[in-house]
Amino acid sequence: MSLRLYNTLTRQKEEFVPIDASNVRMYVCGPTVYDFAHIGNARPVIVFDVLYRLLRHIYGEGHVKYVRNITDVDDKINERALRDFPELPLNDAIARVTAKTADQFQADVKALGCLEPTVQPRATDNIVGMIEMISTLITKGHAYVAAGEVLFGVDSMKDYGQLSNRKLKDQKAGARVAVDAHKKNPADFVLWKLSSADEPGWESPWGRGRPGWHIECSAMSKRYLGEVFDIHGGGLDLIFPHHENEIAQSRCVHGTDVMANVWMHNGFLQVEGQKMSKSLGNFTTIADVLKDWSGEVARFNMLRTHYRQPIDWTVASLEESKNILLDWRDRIGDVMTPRPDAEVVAALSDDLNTHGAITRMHILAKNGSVVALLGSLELLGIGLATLPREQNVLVKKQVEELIEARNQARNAKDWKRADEIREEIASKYYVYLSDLKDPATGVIKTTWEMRR
RNA sequence: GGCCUCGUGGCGGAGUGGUUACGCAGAGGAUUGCAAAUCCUUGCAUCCCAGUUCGAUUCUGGGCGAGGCCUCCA
Repeated sequence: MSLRLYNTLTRQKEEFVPIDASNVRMYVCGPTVYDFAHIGNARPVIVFDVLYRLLRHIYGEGHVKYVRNITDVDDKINERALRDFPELPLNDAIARVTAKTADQFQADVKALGCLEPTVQPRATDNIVGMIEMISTLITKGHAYVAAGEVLFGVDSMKDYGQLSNRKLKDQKAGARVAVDAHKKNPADFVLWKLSSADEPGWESPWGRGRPGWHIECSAMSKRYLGEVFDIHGGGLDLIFPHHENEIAQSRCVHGTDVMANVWMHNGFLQVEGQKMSKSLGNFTTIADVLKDWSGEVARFNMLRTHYRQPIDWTVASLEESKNILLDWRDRIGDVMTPRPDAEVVAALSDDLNTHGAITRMHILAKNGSVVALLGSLELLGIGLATLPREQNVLVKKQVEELIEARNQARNAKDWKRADEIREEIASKYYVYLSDLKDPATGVIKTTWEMRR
């Protein structure tokens, strides 16, 4: 069976052929840790986690290397540090911001059912590698020093723009590129910039400074995955300029034709039909979502839409996702040896068609193929463990006492009293009841479940 | 201005050159003290115009429309 992936570089689905099937290598751009991750940030994390799981399924668990970086040097981090911890020295304040944000991120994505990547390098641990790369770029004539910055000269690369299919002269037509007198070409971008005494900085041949955004990923992917690797992923918005510039840096340093063979980009997310923004007040963090919904529901909800499509994140769809999972859980019961369904694997192998996989899983559920259904859920990284099931002992005892009281009232045909108790249970414990008649004996049994 | 996606039922959302999945919601029924849940049945769609074809929702071209990127951004 073959794996086919849509490659942004060629704008088409292609058969995936790893460079080394015993060491499949993937790099995904991770968070810049200046603020809590929002639900849009969760999308690539979940999508590429599914791909990671699929690759492990196909090539073997020990034969896939997944690197997701943490960007912990950035001017936005500095701003946030000054705002939140004005009393601390800047470096300490920065450490606070990045530690707090990175910890929250790890907790968030774990709750969303994501496996830990093989390596999660931090930019600040890789400054030396970046400086080496920048030196090489200068030596090879791809970069120059001007006005306290080291800049990559895009004119030094004949096919700059291959990923975004962008011609440099087209962009000038938009007249939106800031004109900086010190740049040879307005599209030239920063590799290194000098820091003032109160900004974070590292010693370098060009003075004490800090790296530009793009060079981090070039340095970290080289260190852990080599000069050319299999898959590079991230959000759609990273195609330009971030990935374009990563490609320029890495290829020019290494003298290679490509940086990664396959470039994959997930689509954006909207909230209730609107673009997510702080001004609209619909800026939803992962932690906000996890307050109201289990990680499984959130993850499943994300995977119901194909990763390249825009997704509309709504309460209605979360509700639907929850209902589907609860239904499946009830059908599954206890299965000891789950195995993924072959058609589900086939759907995922077609450019990560998670929606097709879920469609197939509906059929499995209907047919009672619980072994395949549970196995498929596991392949998608969706456990059913934290969905509401048994409640704590005290609540359980109280609810069951009330149910007993209600059933006594019902036996006495005191419907008013019975309905009052049902109301009480619903409002107090947030529980709904089902009266089910046993078809064999005709005895009515009352079951209950938490509502969420 | 340039680049890139996408237009399928009330909603979400697949696939296919030849009766248009699936889910939710809706309708009807079974069941129920009434509900809920469950089960069964069921109605509803391929943006427009050309072209290719015996036949297009699917392929090609044009149009109209929506969204994204071109500046930090998943």
